[in-house]
Amino acid sequence: MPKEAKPKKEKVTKKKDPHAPKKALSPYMFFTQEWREKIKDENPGIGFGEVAKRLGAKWKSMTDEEKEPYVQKHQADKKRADDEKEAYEGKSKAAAAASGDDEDDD
DNA sequence: ATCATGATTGTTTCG
DNA sequence: CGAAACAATCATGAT
Repeated sequence: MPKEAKPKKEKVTKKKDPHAPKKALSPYMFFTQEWREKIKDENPGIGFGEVAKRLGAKWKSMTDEEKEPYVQKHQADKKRADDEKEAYEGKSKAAAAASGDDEDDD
């Protein structure tokens, strides 16, 4: 078994949906945004890999309570993503119900 | 309904 | 400008 090829990247949005309803950010994303400054502040002179590791290590070191604020944001973002999806699938439905409307098209 | 996978998200530094 | 480690998430598809 072959090891599944390791996707260097995320694959260029290889999806079958027309408007991928991207989802919400991960708490880690919010966590990094706040910590990235601190990491560099406590680890001045380190490179990319180091900072990433410190963040990950710290993140795991935190408990849900610490992540709480970050998770909260994630939930907020989730709502945002929810809207995307709503528009994404909802739009298709609307188009069908609208019977004859054109949205736009390129 | 539940499992599994895929797709997505943001950060860092450096040439 | 993009690349990879770092972690999470969660929505959809498949069964």
